[in-house]
Amino acid sequence: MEPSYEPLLKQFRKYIVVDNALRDAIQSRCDVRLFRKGEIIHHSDRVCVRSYFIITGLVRTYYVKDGVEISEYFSAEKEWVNSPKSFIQQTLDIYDIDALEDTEAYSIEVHDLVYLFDHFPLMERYARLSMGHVFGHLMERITVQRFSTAREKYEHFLKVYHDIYHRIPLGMIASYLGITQSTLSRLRAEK
Amino acid sequence: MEPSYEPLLKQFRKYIVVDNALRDAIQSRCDVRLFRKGEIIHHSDRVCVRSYFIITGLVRTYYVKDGVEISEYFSAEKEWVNSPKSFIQQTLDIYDIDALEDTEAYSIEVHDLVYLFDHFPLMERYARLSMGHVFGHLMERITVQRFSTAREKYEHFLKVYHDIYHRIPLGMIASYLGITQSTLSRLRAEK
DNA sequence: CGTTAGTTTGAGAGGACTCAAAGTCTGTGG
DNA sequence: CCACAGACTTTGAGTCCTCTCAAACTAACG
Repeated sequence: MEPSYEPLLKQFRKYIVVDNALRDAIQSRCDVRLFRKGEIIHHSDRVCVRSYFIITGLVRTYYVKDGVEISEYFSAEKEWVNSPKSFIQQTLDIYDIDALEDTEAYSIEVHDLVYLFDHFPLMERYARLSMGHVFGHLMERITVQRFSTAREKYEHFLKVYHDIYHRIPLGMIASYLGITQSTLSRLRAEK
Repeated sequence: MEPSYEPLLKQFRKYIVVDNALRDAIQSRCDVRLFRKGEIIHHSDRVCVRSYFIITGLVRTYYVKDGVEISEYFSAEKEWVNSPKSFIQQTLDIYDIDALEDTEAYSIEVHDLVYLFDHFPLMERYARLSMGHVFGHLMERITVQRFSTAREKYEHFLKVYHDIYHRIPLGMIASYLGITQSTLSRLRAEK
């Protein structure tokens, strides 16, 4: 049976008008994939050739430093995931991506995306505008990292990941925030 | 006399092919502006309607928090400057921009840029690709802020701003890094 | 050459770290 | 359905980096 592409089209419609031709082009180039909790979605030893748009589930982008996993960020429903630099520049990068929960996602290959960019200028616009959005988040995160105490960083995390923070293990949150597990645990304990 | 638009066109050509029509469109919509050292280029009480591409000079984007100026980043030759969120979303944002040196820059209005986006799909591509580039820098900065000591942050700054660090006052570097002036001064003193 | 902006230096306080060990949860196999 | 291994979280004690508050010093500009 045909999967519904509504969640994905809705995402595009946040920024651009999707006509029938574009809709068909998108639908014919995406498919749906399932990942089990704990499954690796992308491994850093490969160039990232797929981008995923999450329908349901929770995913984590991380890298390994001195044998320790460092969480870079988390992605849930209605968000794109890939290894950004690897996907955009088609080079290797340090990031791995795994599923923190069973996850269902649309999947599109980079060469299909390029096709869409080449034939539908609006897709360039979509990419530009949605990137602008992410931009704001990154700048805000930089500010928080620069000037906040561990507690404030944690509180900011709770706000940004309001809908999903309770689904993420403490240790991963700690490395995301750049503080130790001990500190985060103590933070939660007091008050 | 006609100013030369070569530095600007060269920037576009890093990512896209600029044909004559596009070149003419760009040239007819840009003009050159001069700012004196200390001059305010953009003030946060206005929506940012211009983007500048620096030919020569040095500029700083900052905001005021509790009466203190916090440097967000610095921009020099061959870089775009604007108040990003304000410019993209045409809303107010917290950032001011001033000139740390006499600065010469091309200037383009947002509505002219929109015209270019509407009539030259390649311009969308340029914007998308060059934003992707900035992306990498932001992610790297987040990592440095999360896991580095004051010294490492400073050393990273020296690398990123290799060509211009010596033109920026210590206090501004400190707030850019999220450390105190005292700490940065001591850092420089020892070794 | 005075005034202001910018930088250096000192002493003391505190937040977050490290290293370590104990305690709790989760899920898989018997 | 229970038991146990491995993963995850909590807690303790001691240390150190960076901050705060303050004052002295230096450089830049009109």
